[in-house]
Order: sequence, then structure tokens, then C-alpha cells
Amino acid sequence: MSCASEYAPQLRSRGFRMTSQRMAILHVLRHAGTHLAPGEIYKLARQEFPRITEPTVYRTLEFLAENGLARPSHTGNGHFTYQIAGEDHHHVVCRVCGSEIEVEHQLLENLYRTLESTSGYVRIDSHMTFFGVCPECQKSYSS
Amino acid sequence: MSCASEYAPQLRSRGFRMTSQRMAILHVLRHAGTHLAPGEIYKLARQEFPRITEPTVYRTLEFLAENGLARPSHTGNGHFTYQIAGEDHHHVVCRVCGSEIEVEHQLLENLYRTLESTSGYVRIDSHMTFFGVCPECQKSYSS
DNA sequence: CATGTTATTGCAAAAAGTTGCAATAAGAGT
DNA sequence: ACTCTTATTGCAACTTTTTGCAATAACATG
Repeated sequence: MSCASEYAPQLRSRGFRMTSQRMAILHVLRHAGTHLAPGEIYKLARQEFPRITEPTVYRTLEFLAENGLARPSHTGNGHFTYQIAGEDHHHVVCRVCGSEIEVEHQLLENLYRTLESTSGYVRIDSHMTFFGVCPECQKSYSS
Repeated sequence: MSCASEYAPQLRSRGFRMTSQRMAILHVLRHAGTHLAPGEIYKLARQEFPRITEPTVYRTLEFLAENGLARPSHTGNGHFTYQIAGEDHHHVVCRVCGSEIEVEHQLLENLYRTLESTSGYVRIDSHMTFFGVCPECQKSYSS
């Protein structure tokens, strides 16, 4: 069995099922090490389990995100990208060249707690992508 | 001329042009008072200027966002939604029922400055949408 | 106000993402 | 192991979003 089968009990205890499709996708996400677009995930997952289809990939990614096994993150073009859960960090993307870096979640903790007390909403813990201009591109514009 | 023509000089000074399509879309955004999905904007803009096409709507929204006249904001399903610029606030969306509230930008200022100094990136000023659970839905889960 | 440059658009076709529903298969119970 | 329930998938059709390129029209200039 693949390393992804360790998620099975977690799913079963909530009344869900572990399937080859979900294993394939979890496997892909675990080995990616970074976030991937649904299309890329589809191509890679097909190498694990060729009968998988696109609608299944989209539905599975949404399912995994709802159940905390995957993390969706927004990209600059308005689409989702997914990564395996557990890597608790955020991104800052350069709006000029697209390069990106990670940001510790710790830096956002205060804000999240402030938002909760001022808004009345709880369990605010979204994965965020911020946009700015990276050091490299700052140089090009100052010359 | 529509109220949207006040944007014309702003565009022309940067070498861009004001067109009927852009006026129609700006008009729609100004009268919406809230954010709209591209599809809705297309339908409404067609009432202003029937020859407008979908690709133009998408391209124009991206253009307006790049030039600070419109603000894209992420929705829970991974798509963009747009609103007229000038309303400087962020959103918290309930991940259960979808209700949302606005958050003053002031609350994020500190975080943005911290991100800039720790990351080296500058001009971080993205519009953000956070996800949490609203007071109403908290009740349903505590019963 | 006619002209030339080129930013912007429309068209057509492709790619990406979504939906409804019947068929399949996970896994609980026997 | 077999059966039954129903969560999950595949299929097919559909909607949304993107792309390349030729045609159009904004507007700076003379």
C-alpha cells in the first residue's frame, strides 16, 4: 500500500471512504512538496491511477480541503492551487515576476485573533497569499 | 456622458484609452455597490453596451484591477469577483453559510509592514478574504 | 478636422472547471 | 465470504475562462 493509506482511518471514522482516486491524489500531493494546479494534479494522478477523470480530481481536491487533508491557496490569477496539509505557511508572491516566498504562520496569529474579536467570527485560519514586489524587481525599477 | 467618463483622463495620462466597453463596465461596478462575478458583470454591461463580448469583460476587469480602478477579491470557490476601487476594506466570509462582513484595512496595516520587513518584498497591499465561522452558525453547532 | 499609430476589441476555437445522474465499489453488518 | 447500503465515480453535456489574430476605433499630431 502507498504511504497515502495512512489517511484511511481518518476518513472512515467520519463516514467517508478511501478510494484509489483519493490515494492517487494524496500520493501526488505528498510527493510534490509544493502547491499544484488541478490540471497538473490530474496529469500526475493519472500516472498512479489511469482511470481517474477530471471531475473526480476537482471534487476530490475540494473534499480533501474540506476535511483538512489538503490546503487550497489562491493564486494571482484567481484560481486555486493545492498542497498537502501540514505545511503551515503562507505565501508572498511578486506581482511583477511571479517569484514567491513562504511566510511563517506565526506572523499572522495576532491578526487572526484580532479579526475574531472585532468580527465575531471564529476559527479564522485561512491560508493566505499576499502580493508585493520582490527585492530583485525593486532593483529594475529604481535604475 | 456617463459618470464613468471621469476616469478617462486617468487612463489617457498613462497611454491607455477610454472605450465604451470600459465605460460600461465601470458604470456597472459603480452602481453595484458590492462585488460581482465576471458573468454577472457581462450581463449587466450588455445592457449598457450590447456589442460587448465575454473575452472583453475578462480582459477589461484584469486591466482595471492592474490600474487600480477595480479591486479583485477572492471568493471561497476559487474565483475572482470585482468591485469598484476606493472601498478600502477586506472581507471575512463564513465557511458554513457564506455570509460575509467587511473589515477595515487599518487592522491589516501592521501585518503588511511586518511582512515587508521580514520578507524584503515591498508594496504589499493585496485585498484579502478570510474564512471563518459566523456568530449565527456558531449557535447551530453548539446546540 | 483629416491622418496615422497602435491600443483595444470581436471572433472563433480551445482549455478549464462544473453539474446531474446512472453505474460502481467501499466497507459495515451478517 | 456474501449482502446491502450508500458514498463515490465516470460519463456526457454544459458553463466559464483563456488565447491568437485580424479588424476596429481612440486619440495624438499636424
